[in-house]
Amino acid sequence: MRKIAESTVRRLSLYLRFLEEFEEEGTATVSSEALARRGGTTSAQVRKDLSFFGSFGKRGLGYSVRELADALRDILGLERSYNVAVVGAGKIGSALVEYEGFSGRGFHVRWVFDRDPEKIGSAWNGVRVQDVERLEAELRAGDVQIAIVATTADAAQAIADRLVAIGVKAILNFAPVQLSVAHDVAVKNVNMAMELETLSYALRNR
Amino acid sequence: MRKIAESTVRRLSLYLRFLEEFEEEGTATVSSEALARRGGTTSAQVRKDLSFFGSFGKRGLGYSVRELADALRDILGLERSYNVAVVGAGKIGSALVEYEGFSGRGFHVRWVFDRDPEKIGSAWNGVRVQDVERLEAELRAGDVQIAIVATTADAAQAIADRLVAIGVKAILNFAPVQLSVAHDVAVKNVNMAMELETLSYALRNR
DNA sequence: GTTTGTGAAACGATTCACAGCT
DNA sequence: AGCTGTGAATCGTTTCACAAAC
Repeated sequence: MRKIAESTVRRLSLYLRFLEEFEEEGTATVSSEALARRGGTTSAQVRKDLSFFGSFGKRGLGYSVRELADALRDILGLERSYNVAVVGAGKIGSALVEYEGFSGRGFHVRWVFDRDPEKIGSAWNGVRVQDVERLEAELRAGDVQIAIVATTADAAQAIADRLVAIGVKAILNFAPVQLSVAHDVAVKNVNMAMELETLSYALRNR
Repeated sequence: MRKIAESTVRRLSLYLRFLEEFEEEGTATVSSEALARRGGTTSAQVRKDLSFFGSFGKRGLGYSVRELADALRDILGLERSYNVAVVGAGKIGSALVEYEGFSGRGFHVRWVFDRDPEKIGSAWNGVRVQDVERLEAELRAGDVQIAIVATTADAAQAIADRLVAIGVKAILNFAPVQLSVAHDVAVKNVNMAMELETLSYALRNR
C-alpha cells in the first residue's frame, strides 16, 4: 500500500471522532464541507484524505455517517482490540490507566510495571502493579501489542530495548528522550515540555 | 518576522534538549552533523532550521554548545518565566502540576481549578485547588500567560471561552475536543487516544 | 443543483551541493 | 581541511477547479 502521511492519519482519527459526534446527534449523512468545518480544515482536504483509501461518499449527497465511521475504524485498525502494557507507575502512568478514552476504543491496559517497591502490589483500576523485573516473564506469555513508556528520562531507553527484544512493535513514549529503536518499530513521542515550548514561541511573537 | 513552520520550532526545542545534554557531558562545541545524529534528522536540516533566525556557528568548527543553547532559549522565549493555570484537577491535571520538566524551564503552575467540592481546598505541590467559579476573579488579578485545559470533553469549550475572555493567549488542551478560539490565541492539542490510533494504524501495516 | 473524486497547479518543506569562512 | 550558511533542486502536501455521479 502507498505510504500515507502521518498528518493524514491524524486527520482521519479526528474525522472519526466527529463522525461519532454526528452519530450521537442523530445525523445520518455529512458532506466533506461539514466535516471540514468541525475539524478546522477544508473540504478538499477531507476528500483527498479519504481518496487514498477508496471512495466512500455519494456525489450530490455526501457520506453516510455510519458507513464512513465504519470505514475509518477499519482503515485505522480499530475493529481489533489491543493489549497495552504501561511501564512506569508515576502520575502520568496512573492517568493513562484510568483514562476512559482508551478502553472505549479497544485499547486495554493489561499490565502496569514499576520498580518502586512501594507501588508494586497495589492495584490500579483492577490492574496490579508489578515489578519491572518481571517485564519479560509477563509479556512474553501475554500477547502485548502496544507499550506505553512513562518512566523517567534516564530509564526509558533501557526499557524500550527490553520491550523491543520481547517483540513489541509500537511504543508510545512519554519520557522526554528520543528513543532509538529498530526501524520496524513505531514510536510516538508525547513531550509535554516541548508542547509548552512551542506555546512559548507562539507567545513571543504577539 | 517571517512565519516559521511548527515542525521547525519543535526541532529547535529538541536541539535545545540535546545541547543541554552535551553541556552536562562537558562538550564545548558540536557540529550540525552531531546534533542531527542525536535528533534523527540531517545536518542540512539543522543548519536550515537555525538559518531562519541567524547564524550561530563558526565555519570549519561548528557551534559553541553554550552559545547555541542560549540563542535557542532566546528564540523560544524561554529566558522569561510563565505563570500557568491548570483547569481540571483529574489525573492528568495532577500529573502536570507535579511534572518536574515544567518549573525547570520557567513554567510555573500558580493556579489549579476544579468544580468537584471534594477536590477544592486540597493542596497540590503547594498549590491550592480552587473552585472553577473563581477562575475570572483569580486570573484577572494574577498575571496568567498559559492555561492548561484538562477537563472532560464536554466542559472544555466553555472553559476555553472563559480563558480567552480573560485574555489568555496560549492554551494547552488535553481534552479530546477541537477547541474553537479567536485566531490570535495559540492552542496546542495533546490527545492521547489519537496518538494510540496512529500507532494502531502503524501496526495495521506490518 | 449538489457534492464527490481527482488530476493539475500552487505551495511549503526538505535535501542537495557548493561557495565562503575559519 | 572542515564545517557553516544558503540558493537551487527536489520532494511531499495542500489547494484548486472541474468532470462525473446522484
